[in-house]
Order: sequence, then C-alpha cells, then structure tokens
Amino acid sequence: MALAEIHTEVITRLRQNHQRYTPQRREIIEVLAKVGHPLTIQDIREHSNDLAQSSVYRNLVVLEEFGIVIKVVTNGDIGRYELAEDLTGHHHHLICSQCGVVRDVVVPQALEHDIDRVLAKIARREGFSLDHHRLDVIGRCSKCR
Amino acid sequence: MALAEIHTEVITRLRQNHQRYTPQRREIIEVLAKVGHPLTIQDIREHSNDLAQSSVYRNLVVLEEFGIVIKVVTNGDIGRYELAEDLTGHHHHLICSQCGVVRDVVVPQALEHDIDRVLAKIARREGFSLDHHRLDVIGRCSKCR
DNA sequence: ATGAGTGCAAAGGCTTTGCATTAGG
DNA sequence: CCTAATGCAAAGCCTTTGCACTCAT
Repeated sequence: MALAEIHTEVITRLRQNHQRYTPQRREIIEVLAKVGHPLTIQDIREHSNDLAQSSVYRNLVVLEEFGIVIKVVTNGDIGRYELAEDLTGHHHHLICSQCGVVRDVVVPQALEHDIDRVLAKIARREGFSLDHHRLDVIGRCSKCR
Repeated sequence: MALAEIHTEVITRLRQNHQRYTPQRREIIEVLAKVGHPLTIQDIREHSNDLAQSSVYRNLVVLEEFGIVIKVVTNGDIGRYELAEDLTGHHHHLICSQCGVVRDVVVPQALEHDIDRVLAKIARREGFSLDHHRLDVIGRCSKCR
C-alpha cells in the first residue's frame, strides 16, 4: 500500500472510531511507513520533529487499539512499533539478538499455509482461540557478528 | 529429561564455567522444571520460599548466560523464564494476548524441518547468522475468551 | 464552542546496581 | 581462606498518568 493510501486508510479507521487525525498522529504514521521496519519510541522521536514523548506513547496505544500499528516484541526490553499487516502485508521478523534491530521478511505462501493449518489444530486442542501466528528468526545481524 | 538429570546437567554446566550451584539457583531450576511453562520473576518467588528478588534476577541472568534458562517474550511487558530447550526439548508457545499466560506446544517434525530450511535461506540472504527460530501462536486462553 | 489531544513534569513498576555480609569450593 | 553469591535498599529506565492548555471538528 502506498503512503497516500495508507494515510487515507488511517483517516478512515480513526474517523470510524471517532478519533481525530492530528498532526502528531500523522507524523507517527509517516515515520513508520517511511522507515519500513519496527521502531522504538525513541527511534520515532528521532525521526521526527518535536513529538512529545507522552503523546507518542498515548498515540501508539490508540493506533494499536484500532489495528493501525502493532507492538513488536523482540528481546523483551523495549517496545517497537510498526504498521499493522493489513497496511503492509503479512511478514515475519529477523531479529538481532545482540542489538535488537528488526528486519521484515516474507516466507513462501506454501509454508505460511502449512503453519496456519498446524497451529489452528493445536490451538483448538488447547482451548485457545487462534488470533495469529508469529514466526521470528533470531540471529546476529551483519554488524553484530 | 528427568529432574535429577536436569540438576546434574545444570551442575555440570555451571562448574564448567566456574559458577557455584547455590541453594537459590537450585530452587529456581526446581521451580521451573516442576511448573513446566514460562514463569515471571514474581511467579518464581511465589512458588518458592524466601528467594530474594535481586538474587532471582541476578541468577536468571547467569543461568541464561550459560544456556540453562531462556527468557521468553510474550506481550512485551514482563519477562518470563523457562528451562532451555536442550533440557526440555524444542517446542513453541501458545500465548494468551490478554493475560500473557504461556503454554508449551510441539509441532510436527516435518513442519519444523520445512521452517528451518526456509529460514536458513532467508537469514543467509539478509546477512544474518541464524541462531534459532521462534514460532508463537497468539490467541485467547480459555479463561480470557 | 468543547471535549479530545497535547506537552510538561511527576509518578509507577519492573529491573538493575551498590555495598556490607555470608558461604560455597 | 577468599571470592562469588546473597539480601536489603537505593537507583535506573521505560512507560504511564495528572493537569492545565490547545486545537480539531
């Protein structure tokens, strides 16, 4: 989805939920879309001009609530955010266990399908409702090797 | 691996790295082995008698450093720990997005193999060294539905 | 107009660290 | 013995919250 489309979509979703599309929210979306991989709150602030820390936190909560961004879990320390998959497409993460940097990757449809089939069965057996799966690759990035 | 074997293995690994096997460390291993799924620091302390908070934190760092326990990432808030896979076997996690509880599950060998093959290729292409993969199922547990 | 959103600063909550004491090898 | 490990309390760090002000609709 192109940046313009993303903005349109975000506006629509916020409006539907009686949320305003403020310059700050637009700025956050813009940064996430441009960079294209999960960012920490600090990253987001550094990539933009004068976003108050509390506003970034609060806006990410709202954006996450309405399925516009998601919180990505890496090494468990600090939170990272990226645009939701229905804005960018389903993908997985290559995570550096040392520095925590994350890169998006896609895997073949056939594998996705196999995984979903197996997991659906497992979730049912364990009494869980299945939301989605998360497949991450943990390693060392080229810089941290 | 049975509890007795796990203790033996832990002792060996700690000794090899000039670490002591104190009653506190033994207690932590015992709790993790008995419960059989990832626990928070609070959980660990509640399942045992008088473990000082700071000692639990410090010991988990040591145990993780020598591959005896691993930190499990769930919803990104609080850390959870479990015995490393070479003590318990390779498995994945069923995570409740609401309460954060984690249950261990195993998937068919064939699927594991397919995943590893694909991910190895991807990691190589991106200049990452491949350590391991993480496949989680996110949903709602029976209590939180 | 008017309540959601913002920014600043203070408060929270989990985790880490300093330091004197204890005890494992 | 002698240094690692412990326990308590203090400090850190990311995140959340209170409150008065501003602005999107």
